[in-house]
Amino acid sequence: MSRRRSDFIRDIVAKDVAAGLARVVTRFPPEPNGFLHIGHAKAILLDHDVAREHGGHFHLRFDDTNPLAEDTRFVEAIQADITWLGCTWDGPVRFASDYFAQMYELAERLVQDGRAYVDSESIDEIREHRGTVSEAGTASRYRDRSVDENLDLFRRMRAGEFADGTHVLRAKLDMASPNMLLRDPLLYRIRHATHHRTGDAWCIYPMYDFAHCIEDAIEGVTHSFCTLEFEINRALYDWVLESVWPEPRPRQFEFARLELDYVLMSKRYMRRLVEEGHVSGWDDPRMSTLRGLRRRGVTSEALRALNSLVGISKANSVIDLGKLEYCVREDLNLRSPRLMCVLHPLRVVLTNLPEDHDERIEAPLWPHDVPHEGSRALHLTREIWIERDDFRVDPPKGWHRLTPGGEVRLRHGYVIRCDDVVLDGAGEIVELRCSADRDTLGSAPTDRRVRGTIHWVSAVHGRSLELRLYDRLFAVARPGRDPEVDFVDELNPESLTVIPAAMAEPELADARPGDRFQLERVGYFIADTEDSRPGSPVLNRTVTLRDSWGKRDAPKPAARVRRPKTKPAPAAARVWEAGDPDLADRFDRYTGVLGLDPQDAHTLTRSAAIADYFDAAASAADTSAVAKWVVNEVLPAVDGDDPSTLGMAPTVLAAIVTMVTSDRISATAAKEVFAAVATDGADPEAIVRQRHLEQVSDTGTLGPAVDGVLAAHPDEVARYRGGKTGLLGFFVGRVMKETRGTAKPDLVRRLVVERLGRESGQGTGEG
RNA sequence: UCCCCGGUGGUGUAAUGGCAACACAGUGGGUUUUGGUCCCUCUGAUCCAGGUUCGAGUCCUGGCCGGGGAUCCA
Repeated sequence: MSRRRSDFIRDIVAKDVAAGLARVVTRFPPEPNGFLHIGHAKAILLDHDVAREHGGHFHLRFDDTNPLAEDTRFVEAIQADITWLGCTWDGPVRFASDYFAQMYELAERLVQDGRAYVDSESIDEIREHRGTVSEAGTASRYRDRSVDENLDLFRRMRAGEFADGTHVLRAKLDMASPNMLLRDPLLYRIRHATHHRTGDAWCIYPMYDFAHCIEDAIEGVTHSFCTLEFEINRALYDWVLESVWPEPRPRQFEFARLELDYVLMSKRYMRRLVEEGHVSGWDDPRMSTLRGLRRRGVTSEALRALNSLVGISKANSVIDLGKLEYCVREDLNLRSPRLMCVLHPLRVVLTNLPEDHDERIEAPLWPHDVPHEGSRALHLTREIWIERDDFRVDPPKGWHRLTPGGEVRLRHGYVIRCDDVVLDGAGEIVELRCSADRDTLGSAPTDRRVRGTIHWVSAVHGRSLELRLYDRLFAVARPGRDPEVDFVDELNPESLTVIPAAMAEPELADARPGDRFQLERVGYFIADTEDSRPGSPVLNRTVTLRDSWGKRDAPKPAARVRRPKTKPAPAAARVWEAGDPDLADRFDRYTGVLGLDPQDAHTLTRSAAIADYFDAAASAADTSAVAKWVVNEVLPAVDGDDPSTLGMAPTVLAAIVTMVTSDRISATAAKEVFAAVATDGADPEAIVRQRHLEQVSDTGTLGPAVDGVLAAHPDEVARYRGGKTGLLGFFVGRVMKETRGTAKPDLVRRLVVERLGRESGQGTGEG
């Protein structure tokens, strides 16, 4: 298995485990309404592997809360695909529908707590009242129903007294929330539909945001991973659980979904491809479904390798298809025996061999660098097939293959020379008449260099079979992006080329469905599992070989375009304004009387609480220093623009700032003091004394410290002397660490430079 | 227009205030009876502007760009 580097998800889990989390539990929660695709593989592998890495549990749970969309046939298919990926789930296959009763109980509790109500507005009214992204919504006229009325209505909803669409259960949150999901989201809707598992037991079904977090909680899931588009759902996830579930509760984390160029991943698009017959089905080898990929010959190991290659992050990104191909080739190289097959046969007559020549050549199935044993017999006859593309009358520069009068090596056979080219009446080449050099079997001619080696098949023993050459399904890198263009028009017309009668070694005709091969110089193939018949397999091309000859004319993607630096923002023209007149006055005073940087003044007048805090601290210390401290240190540590949440009086901050401005402690040490005061509420003066944070600025003390660091890092010193002056920061950093921030940094820097005898470009104050 | 999340070579991911790293792609070379594999070389990046700091990709402020957000879907 590929070694796995860490990522932000794994860092979080590791931290939780280190903090005492007993067992990691993850889950993969597909809705059974379609087939899994390569994007799902990323999620499955993440969920599964993270659990395994910590000896935890991984659950497979079908999120079947919408009876209209779901179907049992997908339940089977999804399990098979996950198993194929090499993942196993702990415990039974689970279903959200198994928890319907429990969810209903919790919903009633929400009603009883006054946190949910039955809304009887129409769909259109509800939509209307939700507002827009920039305007608040308005309350439903049913929002203030009594608990009793809500409970009664909700129970009758469940009992089946109402028709679809007449009532819904909604959370009572905030119709003005900027997060539209929080504008009284729907929790339950009425659906008189038969569910694939619960049948007609229910006629109300929970919505995703209510159901999903409860499913996780019921199962004891600790980390609930999902893709970025659910980021805004997290607020609701947390709200529901905080309302109905005791701690510990599962937490949701989001990561960027897998996207590949030239690939379309959404169910909607894929469904159309299938339904309109652009592909042969959900398992068409060009589809990005797991079944399609598998039929194409892609291994689950390659998919694993790809996922470990691209990692997990929150930046939405598009992986180039080349990375998938790389992973596929890397894996297939080690598991594919080599055979020969001619796609476009051209007859070659070896004129110096007798009519009945049939020479048996034992040829290895594996190249020298793949650690497998095995061979098969090749039959060299007077007439053979070679690839039409391997002969050129007018070869381009650098051509290694056959030409009139030229020589080439037959793979595992002789060097042959082309003596004659036979044309038909239309001027088409129909045959090559060549002579074999009988001294070149297993050895290279000494008097000349033969560069090329080509594949071939005996015209007597060769067997004809069908090859399907697959290429990317789409012709454009980002299909489906342009709303003006139908993605069907972006399909690659050459995504499938059928070779009905390629000429292959006899061994290939015996291939069984699922067998893999490398057809030398052509690509990796797999015998199709659907259309192969005994004795006449159909071979799917999984991927071509890397081809440094064929791509020589291909457009080079790396043409460097220096991105023009974006124009500097017109900083001076900026107008800082505060809506509140009092804050506007303060802004004027800060920039005017106090002479503060307008940027800082703007930050300080973000709220009255901040400004008050600043005013109080500034009256007891250097004004502009306090301003910087409030902006850069206090605010980031504070909740909701209110410094009182910090628990540090303004006068205390002023005391710390004064220690710095009076050179008593360094800025580095001051940050430590600040942090200590913020967490413990301790007295700054006491901390400085206890921890001996007074600034050290005499050479007598610092000199030995610097020497010690240099002595401890001889390699770095050597590299520094060798010109790696960027290491200056490294040395200074070490000294600062060792003196726990008490050293006077500019003095340390000067001492290091003195000792090492070279001035650093970065260290002299311009860096 | 409002809210949330992102922004490091062509691509993807690292660097947890102190040496901008790894892989893919690209380049040049070596080995080679697959123009495969393998080995070596080189090219190439912190969105912009200010600020904090001895030191910023990393922290702060603002901007720019990208993604997501109004289904009785998940």
